[in-house]
Amino acid sequence: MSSIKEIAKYVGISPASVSIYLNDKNSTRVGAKTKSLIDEAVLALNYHKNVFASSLATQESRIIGIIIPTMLPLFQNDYTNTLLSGIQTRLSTFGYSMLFFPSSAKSSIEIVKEQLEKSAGCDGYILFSTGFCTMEQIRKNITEIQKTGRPFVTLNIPSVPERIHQVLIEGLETASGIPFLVSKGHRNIVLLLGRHAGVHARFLKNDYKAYITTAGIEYDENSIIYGEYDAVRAYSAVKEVLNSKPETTAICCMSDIMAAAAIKAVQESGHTVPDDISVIGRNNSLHAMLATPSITTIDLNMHQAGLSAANLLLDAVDGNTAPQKIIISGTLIERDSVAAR
Amino acid sequence: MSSIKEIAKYVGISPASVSIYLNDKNSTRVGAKTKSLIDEAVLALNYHKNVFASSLATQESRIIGIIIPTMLPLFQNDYTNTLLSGIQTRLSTFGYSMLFFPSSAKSSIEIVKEQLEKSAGCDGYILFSTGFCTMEQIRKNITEIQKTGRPFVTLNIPSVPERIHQVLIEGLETASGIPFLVSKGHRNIVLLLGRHAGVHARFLKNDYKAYITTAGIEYDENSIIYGEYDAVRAYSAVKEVLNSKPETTAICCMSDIMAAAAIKAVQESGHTVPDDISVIGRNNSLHAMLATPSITTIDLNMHQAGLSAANLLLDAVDGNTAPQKIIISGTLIERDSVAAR
DNA sequence: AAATATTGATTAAACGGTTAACATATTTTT
DNA sequence: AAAAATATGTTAACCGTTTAATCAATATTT
Repeated sequence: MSSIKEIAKYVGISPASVSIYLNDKNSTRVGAKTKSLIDEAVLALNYHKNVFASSLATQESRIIGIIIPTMLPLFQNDYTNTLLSGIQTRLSTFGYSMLFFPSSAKSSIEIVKEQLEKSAGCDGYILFSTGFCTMEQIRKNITEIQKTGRPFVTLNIPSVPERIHQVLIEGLETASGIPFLVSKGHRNIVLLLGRHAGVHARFLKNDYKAYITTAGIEYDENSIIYGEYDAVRAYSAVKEVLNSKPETTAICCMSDIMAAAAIKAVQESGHTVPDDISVIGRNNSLHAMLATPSITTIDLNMHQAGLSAANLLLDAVDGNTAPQKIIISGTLIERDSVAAR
Repeated sequence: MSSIKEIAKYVGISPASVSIYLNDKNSTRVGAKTKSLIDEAVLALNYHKNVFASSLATQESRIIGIIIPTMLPLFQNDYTNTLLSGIQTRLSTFGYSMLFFPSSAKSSIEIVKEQLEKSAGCDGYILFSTGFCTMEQIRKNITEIQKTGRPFVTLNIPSVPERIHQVLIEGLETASGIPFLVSKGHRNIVLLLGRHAGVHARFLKNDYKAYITTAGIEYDENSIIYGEYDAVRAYSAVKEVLNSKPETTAICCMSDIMAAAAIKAVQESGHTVPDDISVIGRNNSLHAMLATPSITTIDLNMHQAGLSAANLLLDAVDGNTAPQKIIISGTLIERDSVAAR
């Protein structure tokens, strides 16, 4: 791999001139003849700029670090992928690269620390939440990332106290399928959550309770079941609850995948969706569209959230320091998996 | 952000000692007392190593560049995500980061060029194929990447002539659902392809033709339809073919998403799957498992392919230069969407 | 013809971290 | 007690690129 020095030697000029030309092809500080000689040399010597050296010199890398404090494999989760897709779309149009870090750690804070260890030099960060963390862990993560002194945006981390750039997906803390099902006349509604622990789970449980009780329905702890955002586990959880609570008329699922699994479970228990049991999903993923019957779901607008996060960060990188909080709200997509009672 | 120099000044020693200790906590070249002083300073000054400076000095970045020559948004495609997940899993356990580059270009070669422009300094690359490219474009891409002089692995790029590291997903060039359907007694089989153009499409069409004719079935060009790997388009393509070729008894789909869409189309045309029409998918994604009926599909083992690609590259980065070709083969997953005739 | 601009280059010092080579003090060995 | 080994540091060059500060030659203005 050739360097600027070699180009300079090849052409017979100083490295400075090469750098100047390469960074601004219209520069008046390099003569026309020299310019074409440099072009020639670049081709002849296969020159590619070393971004790291360049970043070091300019103190700007045009690289954004993506911090996802999870030990699960990446790119396997519908939510995360949609978010990432939005982020990438926006970053890409502004010429920014995305860097994903490795981590061998087992706890959320450790992961963030490890990832930041390898990251100083990025122009900014996007910090993902993961359903696993406790509020305290999240707060520690944020302090950790603040220490870098670089701009960052938290994505989908509820009730961050500090005044920082953040994008919130309103629907994530909200079991908004519940009031919809209530409005359709349902009174025996099972809530199919993802994780047991973590901030999101707590929010959702509270939310469910509030909705249920204001509707004058008795709250039953056993109406909350868990599917770990996994099709197989959701399937068996639903099968179980169908036995233990046969009065159930609706299932409110925290992901479309779990909703699709729920439908399978309902059907294979000899009932039909939506006539016997209604099912509502979340995320408006392809799964919701393709299921039979197609699934009524809540579009969290995660792609938009990703775009907004990238926008916010890019602003912050440009020096706009006033902390902003962007709230993305969900929209109900009515399809065929919910019937009125 | 503090530097090694500041740490050194804080402790009252030379930057070299700090660097030596930070890179090897057990180094005998730094005294125990000094070690703890450095630790203290690191915390006090919020030191984070600048990877770029470090990469520059060591000529090793522990960053792998991921080159995906597509203008579509990333992280939206089942295949690509599974592959990426495999790659990330392996790279992460060996402490490597993944870098995704932006691109504004419109052609595959331009994209690769642009991305490499921003990438020199990576320890290696993984070059994805995308169904869009022609063989010539692919070859140009490879020359382009070879010019960097860094190790690289091509992923899922069929018949690469050069002797380079490569991982091939056998099933991708093969319409292996066809012989299976034939063996089940089907003779009027529609092939639902993704893209019209590109290498893969050509391979698949040939493959289909070969299977069909050796089975003694007359080849009909109209039996090949296109769904662009998109649920909506696949749905309408299937609806159409059900009209134009009512004798159809089976549909061989090149993705599970298209298979799920096909099932919808079949059902909404008043037929049942698999009794009237059999459907086979590809990729063994969640869609195949969750559809009703669940979809018989071909698992391409893409995750394994990702792992292998990462392995290969890591070997190459370590100086193992003998080019290897790894072939990942598919496995049939029988479920409920195919019936015998 | 002197003063002023313009053009096309160069020099040298960063950026932050690494590392081979060298230096000094302290222990251990003989 | 001298020689050898060990422990603990330091110096200084280098990685590849950028950029403020200069400089020299040529062109333009007055």
